Amino acid sequence: MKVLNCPLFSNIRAEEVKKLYICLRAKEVKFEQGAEICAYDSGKGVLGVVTSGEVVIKKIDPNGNSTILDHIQKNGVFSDVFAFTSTEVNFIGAYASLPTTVVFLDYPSVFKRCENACEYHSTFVENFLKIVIEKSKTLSQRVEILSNKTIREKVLSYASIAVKNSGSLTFTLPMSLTSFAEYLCVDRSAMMRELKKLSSQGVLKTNKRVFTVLDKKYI
Amino acid sequence: MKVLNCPLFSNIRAEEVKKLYICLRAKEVKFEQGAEICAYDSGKGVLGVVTSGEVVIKKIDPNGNSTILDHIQKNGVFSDVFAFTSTEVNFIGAYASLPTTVVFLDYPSVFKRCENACEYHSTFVENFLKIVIEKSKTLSQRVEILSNKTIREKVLSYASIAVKNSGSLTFTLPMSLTSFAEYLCVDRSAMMRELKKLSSQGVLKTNKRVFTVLDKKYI
DNA sequence: TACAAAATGTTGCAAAAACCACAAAAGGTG
DNA sequence: CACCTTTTGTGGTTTTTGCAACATTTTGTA
Repeated sequence: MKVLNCPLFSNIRAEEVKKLYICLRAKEVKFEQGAEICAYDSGKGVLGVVTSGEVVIKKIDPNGNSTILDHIQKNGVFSDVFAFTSTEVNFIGAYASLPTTVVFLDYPSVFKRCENACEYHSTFVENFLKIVIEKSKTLSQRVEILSNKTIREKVLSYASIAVKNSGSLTFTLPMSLTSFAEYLCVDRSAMMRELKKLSSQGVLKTNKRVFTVLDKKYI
Repeated sequence: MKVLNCPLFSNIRAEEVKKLYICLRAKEVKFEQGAEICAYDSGKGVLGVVTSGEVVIKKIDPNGNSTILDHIQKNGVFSDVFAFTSTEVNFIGAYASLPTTVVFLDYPSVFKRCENACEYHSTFVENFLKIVIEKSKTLSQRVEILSNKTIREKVLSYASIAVKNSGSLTFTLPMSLTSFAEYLCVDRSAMMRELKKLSSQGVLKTNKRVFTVLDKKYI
């Protein structure tokens, strides 16, 4: 099993990571593209690290429509412990969107202290905390955006955050417009219509994925 | 300053909590009802523990409309580190909804290790991790609910989770219908109309805050 | 380069939701 | 109890949205 070079193990030397692997009962599993990695409903809690490939978290409703809730890149961490749970209606699961390797860690062991690796274990918990804080910020940002009632407000709310982060009135979407509509939880064509309207009103010009806010007062 | 009896300090004895207070530069501040406690936009990060009273996290838009994003009860923790940030458009801040006492902790110190209290510091970080995980789950649950496009689906999605948690097809809203509409980010009157429709269709009966799902197959 | 697949762009139409205005009921308080 | 405030309940009207269907462009890849 390859020693991980991911934020979860930052500031821990390779030898100590190996000890932690034992402590956390690490198991490496390979998945084909499209394969289901796990359901998000286990009582125990899944904790996975993507060591190659890519993982998407998908919600599947009773009609078979699927929505992508999250993308996890290489060295990213996914877990039903801190995000999303299947319900009676909607199934949520992790899928390999590419040929993917995942290292599974035993979640309960995170909070147990074994005798041999305690020092690094503390660092591990700190790293984990930082990651969950980051996930939490991302989620709360999305709640803020989704809390707007109209597509227009959702787009402008997103733009407001993007402008703040980029420091410029122009920014590029980190995803396709199709995915963007999915992120905003709105119909793509309705969003396109609204983008055109915003453009004609001189509020926000868009060219494919490049967005330019024309006046800060609008956002 | 009263020794805290809150999840952030669980499994830590009173004497050690006092040491941690020093380590984390704890400062106790009292607020009158309605007072602004802090803005959610500081670069450093606010970390507050409610030791008496109640705190609400409010978003205030340019028109002056305010939305309550979160309620923090006694012994609860609030922080802009893991949830919500003000943007150019919307101001977000913490307010005392009752006469309230808050103990502020220095966020950067959470990740620093001082020589005298390290043992308890680890426990503190673990406790903090558990709290952030809990907050994260709450947020992701809300994203799941808000990701539905119609009011009907939002209500049923909420009901699905509530039924799962309560273990019964009947549950009582922990808030007013007015607040519930705000939580779902929909117009209250439109929601009332939809609740009536759900009732007439024999899907979900509601009487004030008491909801009864008539058949599990609907949720 | 040629082909297939994905993404972008556009429109009509029906459905849904927001907005508005108001009435009745419930709850809290002096 | 009387008063005020909040919550609940209702319906009309306008706006917004989702849906479906399609053309065009871009992208990836064999």
